Amino acid sequence: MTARPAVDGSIVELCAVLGDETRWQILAVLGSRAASASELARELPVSRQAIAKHLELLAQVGLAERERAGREVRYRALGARLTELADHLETIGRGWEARLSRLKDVAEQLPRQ
Amino acid sequence: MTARPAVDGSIVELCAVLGDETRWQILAVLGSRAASASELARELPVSRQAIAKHLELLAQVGLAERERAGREVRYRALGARLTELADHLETIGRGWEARLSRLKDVAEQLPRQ
DNA sequence: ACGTCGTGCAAGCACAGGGTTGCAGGTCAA
DNA sequence: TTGACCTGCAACCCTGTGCTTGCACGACGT
Repeated sequence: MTARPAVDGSIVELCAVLGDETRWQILAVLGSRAASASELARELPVSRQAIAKHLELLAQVGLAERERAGREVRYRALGARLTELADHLETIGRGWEARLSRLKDVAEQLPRQ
Repeated sequence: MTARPAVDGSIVELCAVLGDETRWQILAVLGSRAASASELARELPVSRQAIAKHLELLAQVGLAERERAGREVRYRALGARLTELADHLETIGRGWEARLSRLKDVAEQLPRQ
């Protein structure tokens, strides 16, 4: 709270989580079907433990959902947080562009003199 | 190219760049006005060189625009890449949700028996 | 009861990257 | 010309983290 939150911290956190290739590979699978860590470890070139950590992270930020199924733990991708993030980014991006076009308008008036 | 691009690599790259608090602080400023590295260094709690690296990164991925003004170099935030990214994320997120609701539909039919 | 399979915890390694300091070169105004 | 200011390059530190291996525990099927 000492630094004014220029941007909602969760946006930064979400982007950071999404800034990893391996996690996208995992999400790509979880987007089409639920899978466990062991399962994913068989089709991806990383160890099960590495994947388990990624899954925990994804679940923490709400990009994936954990679900016990007997002795195994399956995960599935959740789109809500992603579309939510998309909304925020779109708003911010449009804000920047709006300022830009306003600047252009001003610039076109100055050379009048 | 050895790994099939489950997701456009530039998305991962963009998210990674957006996954840093300091860069968002910089973008927050550049979104409202153009500024140089030295200028930003005065209002942010990091050195000019650190900021310069961030600015170079931001320009590389198209989130900021470099512009010489005499002896100084100003940067301004660009919204295009951000809204572009937002579109992709939204599409992906909706895809996941669509699969989810399809699963639910199926699940509601099974208990019929 | 047994072997198999999936999970969880822990220690540890190695690299990327965010940050710093220091110095040299250029540009502007007085 | 001189001094102030901005930029660029380079070396360096250090924390975070992505990944690994190893082991113990628990659940399942035969």
